[in-house]
Amino acid sequence: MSSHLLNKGYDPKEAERRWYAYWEKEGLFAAADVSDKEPFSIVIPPPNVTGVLHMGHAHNNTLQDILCRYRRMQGYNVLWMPGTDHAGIATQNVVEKGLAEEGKDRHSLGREEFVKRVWQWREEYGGLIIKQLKHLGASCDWDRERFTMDEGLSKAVRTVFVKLYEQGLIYRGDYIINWCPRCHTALSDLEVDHEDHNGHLYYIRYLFEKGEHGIVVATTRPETMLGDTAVAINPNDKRYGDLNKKRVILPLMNRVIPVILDEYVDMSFGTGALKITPAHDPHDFEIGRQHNLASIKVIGGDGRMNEQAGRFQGQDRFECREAVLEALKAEGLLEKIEPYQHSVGHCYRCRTTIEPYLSKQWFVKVKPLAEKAINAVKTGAVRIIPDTWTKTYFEWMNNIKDWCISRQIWWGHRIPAWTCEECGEMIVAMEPPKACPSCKGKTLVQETDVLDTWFSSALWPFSTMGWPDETQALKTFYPTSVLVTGFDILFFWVARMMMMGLHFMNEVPFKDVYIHALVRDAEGKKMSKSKGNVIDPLYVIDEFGTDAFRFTLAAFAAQGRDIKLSEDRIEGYRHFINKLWNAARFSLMHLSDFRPDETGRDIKGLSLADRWIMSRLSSVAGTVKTRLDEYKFNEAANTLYQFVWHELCDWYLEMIKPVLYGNGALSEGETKAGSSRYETTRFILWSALNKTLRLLHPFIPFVTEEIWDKLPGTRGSIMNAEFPAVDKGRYDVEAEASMDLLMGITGRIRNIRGEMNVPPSLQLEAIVQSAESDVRETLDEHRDIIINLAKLEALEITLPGERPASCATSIFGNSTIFVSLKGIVDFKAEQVRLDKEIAKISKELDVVGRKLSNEDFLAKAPQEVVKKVREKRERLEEKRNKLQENLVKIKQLADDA
RNA sequence: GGGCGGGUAGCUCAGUUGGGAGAGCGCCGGCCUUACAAGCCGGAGGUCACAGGUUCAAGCCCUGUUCCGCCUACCA
Repeated sequence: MSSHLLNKGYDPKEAERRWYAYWEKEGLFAAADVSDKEPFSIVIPPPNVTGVLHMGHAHNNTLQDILCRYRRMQGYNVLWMPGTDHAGIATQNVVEKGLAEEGKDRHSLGREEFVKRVWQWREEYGGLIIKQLKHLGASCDWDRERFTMDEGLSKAVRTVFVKLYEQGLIYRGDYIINWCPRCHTALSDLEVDHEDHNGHLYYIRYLFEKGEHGIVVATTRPETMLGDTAVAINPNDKRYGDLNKKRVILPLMNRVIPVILDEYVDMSFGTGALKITPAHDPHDFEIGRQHNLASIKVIGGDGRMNEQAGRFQGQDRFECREAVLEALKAEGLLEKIEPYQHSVGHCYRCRTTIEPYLSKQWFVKVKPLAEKAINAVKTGAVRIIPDTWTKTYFEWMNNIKDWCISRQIWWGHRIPAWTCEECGEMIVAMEPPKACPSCKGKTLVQETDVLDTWFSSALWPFSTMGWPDETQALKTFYPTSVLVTGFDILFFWVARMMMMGLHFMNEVPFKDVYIHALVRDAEGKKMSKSKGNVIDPLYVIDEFGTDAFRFTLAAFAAQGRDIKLSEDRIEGYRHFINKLWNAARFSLMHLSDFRPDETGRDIKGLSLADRWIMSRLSSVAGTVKTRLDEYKFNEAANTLYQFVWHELCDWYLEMIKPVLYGNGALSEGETKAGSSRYETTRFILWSALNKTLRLLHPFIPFVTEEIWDKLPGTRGSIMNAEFPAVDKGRYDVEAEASMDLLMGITGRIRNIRGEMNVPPSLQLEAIVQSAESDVRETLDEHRDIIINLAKLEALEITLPGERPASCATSIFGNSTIFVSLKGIVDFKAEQVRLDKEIAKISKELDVVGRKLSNEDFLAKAPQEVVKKVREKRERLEEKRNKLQENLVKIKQLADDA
């Protein structure tokens, strides 16, 4: 077997390994900092360094890879910047878990040693997801791979922090933040997942300091009462009379606390009296501030009651809730308990219930930054696609709150702030200060907190390109062309990159944001380990091949609709890869000794099939380009699927078989080899396959490269080949119209065969009658095609005339088709078939008739439309009449028989 | 509470400015036709969630209803 021939089956595994290694070795993914070519750049949404490839990554990166390969083939200087994210809490959790197995914890190791361990872990396992992305075919410029904890990126982080601090956009202070008692750190508002919880509303009586009764408050969290410093009433609430200056005794603690008046209190909720715990509730904190109340923390950072909780000290907060309720009951102060549904915050990393917690943290003042980011979208400097997300974006940005950026963990960018032990001065600087600028003191203690991981990823589009240095990469590739990401990190990441990019680069970080949907399981449920419904991309790749997988993801990537994935669906697209492979295998059988450069110079006399496939290809190339430019990956993929399977394979390859096999279609006395017809056909076949491969490459890189490699006349990787542009010169309206006719007539004959159960081995005679001379001419000229594809013995083309005997009938356009069923005709079956057909037409005629008898329609609809409908009625009527005639004849024949 | 998306064939979904309801899979029937049975040929199957409205004309535009999903929110 020649090296040009393909094996019977395609072996994805072997080919994928081989070609990926080749691409890497040849440096085909490399971007040029300096180039004449137009730049196209994407920064990868950096996966967590702890991550393993899941469906979300696979989908996200497939789309990016399609864009990158597409642009590369269009001649752009493409940079796809890869890297990973240090994922502070997640990574720390992973390493801590490892330590726990050794019976150690990070505190026994100490900070420095612990961080060292994390780096070790990263060296060992951190590259995993990068390897997995390579299995996916990702064409990232791996030489530029970045990590958010790299020296360069760390410098960018420090620079940004210092500048924002100096600009007054970073501040430090005591506020209520979201605290995860398990991770032992503050979290931003975004990092809290709210879930509805079936809890209770507890009514507790606080007795007056003097006198009876007291006030009943309602709360969902009785344990926080231990830290209450007031009870608040709405000043307009007449029920409570004059409470001014009254005080109540806090039960269990026997602390006397004031009753205060505040309009915040909702009179209609509960009893209209609100207990105030400034240290454990954000609103209470606000009210406490306005009324100068003390804040008493009763829950510690570990989620246990502290020394302020009196006899409850040491209890877990939920344990304490029960204990408090018991104690209240014992004192007769628990008035009632009502079931109550409310939402409870959970840590997005470990699901632990969040504790609103008063502590000293660092914040970014985001309002001023957000304004610019809002504007960028308003002015169109950044396009969000699909547009429906724009509204969500504005909604969030307009209501944005300050961003808590400090985390009480060890793995991350340590905040570059130092406190002078001697005078208390705070120093924020790029490098550790030698001495206190205020008192010259030498004892400077660095802030122990690290920054939110998203703080560093917010800088990703420019930090990865070398900022704060003015690098050539930044000059060439910033702003990036497009960001491809899921909506789940629109706020976490996209919005913050916009703010930081605009603030520090004075330019948007990307021109387009393409927001893709989520990959779900076959039932539409979110894939999650706990549900056990995850499909592992690596398993899929192993089972079906990367190309089948990628094509599936692309084909289902309709904008704004989640992808429901199942193995069945991927298997379906594996069939497509197989189809392409076999079409190529067939083609190469006939092209092994073909020299396109020699033949290409003087091809002439294209056949109808040739003209048609080239016309279709040009049209397909146009559609694919348009759809990709609009990020309509599914439409691009489906266009190609349809073309390859149903045009290239079903019709074109079938039509040229006689030429390739030398079974006729040649002039009298001509032999196959060397005939111009044969060579021209081979050239067009070669050309069609060549173009098709290039159109498909961005979607299915491996199999296209493998076939490309075997295709004569190709040099080098298909990655460097040109993406086919629309070739207007190839548009051939006439050829397409002729083919529509031929395909239609063939279809009608096949339909008769199928309906009448005529086996393919039985060749039939057919007659087509048409009153139109150009139709007859076309059919006459290309009768071979119909004979071949409808498996006929002979085809006669005539003017309308006598109806031949013993025939089944069908209509296409103005043509009547008679298929001779001499000896096998089943009159009954034919009657049924015709009845069915006529019924269908009658139904359509009803609709059309109603329209045309409507005077308003005739008067008000555009003339064009009216004309169209009239023509349609004529066509349908003609068709029905003809079929009816035939039905009558068939009935006669049936009666005679 | 607010916002968004969706309801089209048995399943998963397309349907661009309103003007002839589509695909893939599945199903039924016929074929081992020399690229492919992971295939070829043919076929059946839909009151476009429901109710109104605008229009000569609505899957598409408007209003309401309903069901599903998601995001978001401080009523203790």
